[in-house]
Amino acid sequence: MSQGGAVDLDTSVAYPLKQASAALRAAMEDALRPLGMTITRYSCLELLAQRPGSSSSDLARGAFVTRQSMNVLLQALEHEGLVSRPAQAPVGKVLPVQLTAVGHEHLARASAAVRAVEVRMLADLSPDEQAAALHALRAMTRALQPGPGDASRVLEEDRPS
Amino acid sequence: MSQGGAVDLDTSVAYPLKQASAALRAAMEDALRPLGMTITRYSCLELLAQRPGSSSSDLARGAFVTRQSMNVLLQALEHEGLVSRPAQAPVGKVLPVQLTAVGHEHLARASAAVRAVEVRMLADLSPDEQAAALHALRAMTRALQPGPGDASRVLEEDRPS
DNA sequence: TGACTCATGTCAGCATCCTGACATAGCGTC
DNA sequence: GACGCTATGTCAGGATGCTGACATGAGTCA
Repeated sequence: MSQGGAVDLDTSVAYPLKQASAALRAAMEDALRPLGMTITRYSCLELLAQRPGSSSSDLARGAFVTRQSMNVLLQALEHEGLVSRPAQAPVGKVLPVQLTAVGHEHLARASAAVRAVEVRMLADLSPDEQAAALHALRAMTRALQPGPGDASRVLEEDRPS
Repeated sequence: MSQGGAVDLDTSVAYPLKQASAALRAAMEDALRPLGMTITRYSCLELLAQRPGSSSSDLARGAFVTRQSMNVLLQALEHEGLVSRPAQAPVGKVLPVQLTAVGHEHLARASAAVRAVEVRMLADLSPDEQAAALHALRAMTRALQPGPGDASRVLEEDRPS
């Protein structure tokens, strides 16, 4: 709030954050393209490997897309045999998604490519600097979560996961 | 179990980076919506205030969109009287874009809203931690650039010093 | 001078993702 | 058991951004 005209990009953190994110996105796209994979597809597979049996909505939240978009993606992945879903929901309407063997293979290749990108990204940072970056990113994400500032929607204080 | 070489989301920096970027994007959209403005529009105006007379392609690079998308946006902004472009290029094909008085007013309001978001984002970080985050983000962005010669820098921290 | 390369602005078509809306199933309360 | 609330899956429509391609003008070099 030094002046009313412009954000000082020298001291701003938001712009470098977007810069880094854009650079990471571009590098990941370049790394995944030869494998015939996109970032959203990879993210979905990676999340599925970490949490097998996730629902479409769970995967959507983890991949930062809407559940509609994730559902379209899952249909494609299912058609290609990378994931599998039961024809009927075992309980409620939730369709648990599973990674197939083929899906695991594709994920392994993609994951290696993505790891290489991350290694390159962190090449010039010491372990301490990486830890500091991790800490700062988590703090920023936490501070931006809607909740402890507006009473518009709450109901998340007493939610023991 | 079936996760031998998967990227660990807990120790990864890429995922928190995307998380923070997504949270920032959502917070900025929420802050700009009441002003009838989007992130891309704000970015364009902000860049224009920093570098008056930029070309459409320059603005596109700074806002992380293609020059086609930026041109569509500039046509809308010009139609609404926020920016102005000469009918003919003074030199070559480059049409230098200028911020109008109305554009400056809109930018001032949007900039204040965005600054509030950034303040909230950095609320839990000490100045040292903020500086460390800035350093890490710049190093990551630099390391991910395709060419190590950094030939094309777009509105970066290129202060003379 | 002439050819080559690069960047810019622009047009057309396509891909991706989102917003809005609806029906349904679990959960808790009364 | 009935009601309200939340979350999920799904369908339709629209907004936004991108890829591909073209012509033009500037700069470079033989």
